[in-house]
Amino acid sequence: MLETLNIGRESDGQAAPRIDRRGARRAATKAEIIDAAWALVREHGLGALSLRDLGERVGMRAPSLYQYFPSKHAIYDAMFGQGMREALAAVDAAIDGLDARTALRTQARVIFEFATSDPARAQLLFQRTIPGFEPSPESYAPALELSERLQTSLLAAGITDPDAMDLCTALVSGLINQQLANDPGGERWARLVDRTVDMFFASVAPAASAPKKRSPR
Amino acid sequence: MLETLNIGRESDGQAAPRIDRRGARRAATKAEIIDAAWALVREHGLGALSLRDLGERVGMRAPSLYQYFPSKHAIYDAMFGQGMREALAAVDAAIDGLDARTALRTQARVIFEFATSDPARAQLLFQRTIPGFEPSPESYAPALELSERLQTSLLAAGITDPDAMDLCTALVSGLINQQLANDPGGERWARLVDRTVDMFFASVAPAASAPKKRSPR
DNA sequence: GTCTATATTTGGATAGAC
DNA sequence: GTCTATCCAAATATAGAC
Repeated sequence: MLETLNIGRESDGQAAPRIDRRGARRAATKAEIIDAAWALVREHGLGALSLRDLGERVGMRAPSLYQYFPSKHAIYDAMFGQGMREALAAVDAAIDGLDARTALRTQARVIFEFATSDPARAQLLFQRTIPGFEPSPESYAPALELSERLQTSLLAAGITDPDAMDLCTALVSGLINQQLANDPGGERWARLVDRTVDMFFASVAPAASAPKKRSPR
Repeated sequence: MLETLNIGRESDGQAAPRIDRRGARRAATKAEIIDAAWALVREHGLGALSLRDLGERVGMRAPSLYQYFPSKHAIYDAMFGQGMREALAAVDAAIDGLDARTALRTQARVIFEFATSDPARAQLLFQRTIPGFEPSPESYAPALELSERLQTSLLAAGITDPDAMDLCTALVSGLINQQLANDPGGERWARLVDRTVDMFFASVAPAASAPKKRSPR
């Protein structure tokens, strides 16, 4: 499972290496380091990650980590990229084959669940809380793809309002925020996701939002 | 202006002192320190506040600050309390005399403007980003009062849905978040505040939300 | 490839002189 | 009430041995 993660991407921007065991081993170690980093930030908070602790967790000293990542920010960046790819994968897996409107609702649910199930991850991916850090273009790419999924679903649902997308992200982001800030691990805002989506549909595409009504045209 | 801030509150929980110039002077210095702290966090970020910088800003050495605040967290706490009191004051000043529905809309606008106009302050007041810090009950009190204002306005508007308040805070919080995270200083989500409030009214109290309609009962 | 040792910086906080 | 001096701790990062 480890070696499936980054095969072929192990180059840090250089030319792709041949298929050598050396590179595979190295990639596996990097993945192990990132996994340990996730465990630590879940345990002690995102900002509390230290190279000492991280090294200890993977059975090496802090300086040895520099063989795998050139800086602490590079570790955050790898975590960011992995997290965003996971979010994208979760959305893609969930909306496959659904009609446009159901796909939108599902995206809201999936992103909400994804974000609230791991506060530290949500903090890294969706807030700007680490002083000098901003994701590299490569790590940010899946975030852009995520936006595209939303835009695509909106269009497929016949929603052409240019503000619909901003409105939609604000709604989901607000539910996530309140849940994390005021009721972490609870259900207080989770219960309101579907209702909020209904509200969104009613506002942005009122014609098709009331299934009981008989005024299709 | 400085000495109007905290007169009578200078006791750190002890019995109230007589009206002495000593206490007034001390309170003024504390206020000056807090003002300088705000300037620093606006400049370098909330987490980048250091006692060295702060001391330099007010013309004293870092250790001297301990004559006024027992710890760095106590400084954050004073900032938190001041910020929340300001938010409450801004809301109270804005909704005075308004009808319930207009008061709700105004609260959303005012809080949005208050939060987005100072990102560092918003981070302190509305996110949990500083590792060990959480506000003292005294500093948190105005935040509770702010919630009461919202609840009062909702009831006055005839909105008895128990989820309305959570929904409302999520909406405003989402708009604020997206504005701060993706378009700081811009208007992209600011433009959507009124529309979002309309959407909220339509969802939570549909009867009175469409002024054109003629079905008051 | 991992280690020890260390450089460097930075920060919060305390002790005691003045 | 402010200062100097210092402590203590922690963190990132580098150099060079093995």
